[in-house]
Amino acid sequence: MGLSERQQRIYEFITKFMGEKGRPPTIREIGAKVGITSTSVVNYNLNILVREGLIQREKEVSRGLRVIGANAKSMVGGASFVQIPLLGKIAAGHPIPVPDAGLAPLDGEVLSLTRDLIPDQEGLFALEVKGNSMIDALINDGDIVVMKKQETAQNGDMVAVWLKDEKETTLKRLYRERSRIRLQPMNPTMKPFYADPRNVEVQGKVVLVIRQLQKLPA
Amino acid sequence: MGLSERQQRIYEFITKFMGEKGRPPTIREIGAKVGITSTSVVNYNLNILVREGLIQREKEVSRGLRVIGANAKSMVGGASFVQIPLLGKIAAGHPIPVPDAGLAPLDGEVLSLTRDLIPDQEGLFALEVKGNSMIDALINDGDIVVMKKQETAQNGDMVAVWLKDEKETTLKRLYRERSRIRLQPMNPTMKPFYADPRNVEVQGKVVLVIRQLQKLPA
DNA sequence: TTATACCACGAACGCTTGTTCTGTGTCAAG
DNA sequence: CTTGACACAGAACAAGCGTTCGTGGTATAA
Repeated sequence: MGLSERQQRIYEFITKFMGEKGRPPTIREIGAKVGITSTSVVNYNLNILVREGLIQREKEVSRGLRVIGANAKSMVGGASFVQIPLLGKIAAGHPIPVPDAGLAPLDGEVLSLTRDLIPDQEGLFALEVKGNSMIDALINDGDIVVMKKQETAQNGDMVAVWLKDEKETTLKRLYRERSRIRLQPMNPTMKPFYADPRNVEVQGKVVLVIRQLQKLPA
Repeated sequence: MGLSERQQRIYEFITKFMGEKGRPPTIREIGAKVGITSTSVVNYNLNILVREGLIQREKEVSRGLRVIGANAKSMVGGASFVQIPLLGKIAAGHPIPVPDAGLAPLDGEVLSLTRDLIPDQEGLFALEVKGNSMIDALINDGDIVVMKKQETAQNGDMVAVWLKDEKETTLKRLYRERSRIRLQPMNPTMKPFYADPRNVEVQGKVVLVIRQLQKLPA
């Protein structure tokens, strides 16, 4: 990568500014930080970063920069995020809350996650785990599970199923066998559970699990 | 909350726009979307949202909006994010890679996470888990662990320790007892491991665990 | 010595974007 | 009927911001 030191500093400033301020910097803000007094020089260097595939620009739009850095974990662009409603809790003894149509961000808590973690898609919602019943899914009390609303599952999907007879929610990988359903714990040292298909109600598919071990400021 | 329908639509548009474009909308972009032809009316409604504590504004700054919505999981503001270097892998048979001073985002892969998940702080880095050896920490092969670089631990901290005699990395809660160290698995059904303090090298503290069950676009 | 590429810079301009001013309409309360 | 609050609207202006132009310096290769 043939970047000058100045270009590297510009790139680092952009990503840091974005993270702190929630908006991209202007050409003049970049210049002020890296000691370039001419907007033309900043413009020239930004065009180099575009050529190198590190940023994108939109013409004649204020703050029309966007980081797409080749070293980002994905190419989706870390500055974007999705908002996922946090609907409540998931616990063994209850069916999970599933979202109604057309939830707006004002109707309750929302979790913002970068698109590095999860792309935007329909039907996402989040639940907080209550109790130790998901341990066999390697999921702990207090973890957050992000799910996609769907009532069918492909073999191998990690799903939340409601077992009607047992009156219990469980998170396991689901496989259809000849006349029964195998619910396979994520923990490879544990044995599967077999259920009659009529007893199994798929409520959503798990797409992301998050465990925070640090208390956030209230 | 006394918002009109129009104000709610403005607020939803701002958060959605931010998530998609990676920058806040302008007053004219908001007006175009919610059908307000006058910048003065958009301005008036934005001031209501400020009064209600849903957004912040900076004067005479382009795109100087910021969502701080009372329904966000935290008040930090979901539009901001931190960038954490993804240094490599963590596996049982090797000490973990720890960051050198002053890593720049250009020097390798970076994970962007919203500050809803983790506040910005010094010494953060991420590792990808290799193998099933962290199962007792309820951590699976392929999970991402975000750690904070520190060589000391308080009782109860979830830490990565290198056991010198065993030549093994493990993730457990650490407690100092009279003459030994107790390493307690996160899985409450498992027994602790006791170690001589001289055998234990704390390499970092786990602050966040992420499990992606969905493949991201390459 | 000349040509080319890269890097740098100030200035000016055009457009984008936010703020302010003046005016109008509706509704509820007194 | 009057007053005040709220919501709306167009226009103008001020400030912010990106683009372009003309110019200059350095290094390298021919």
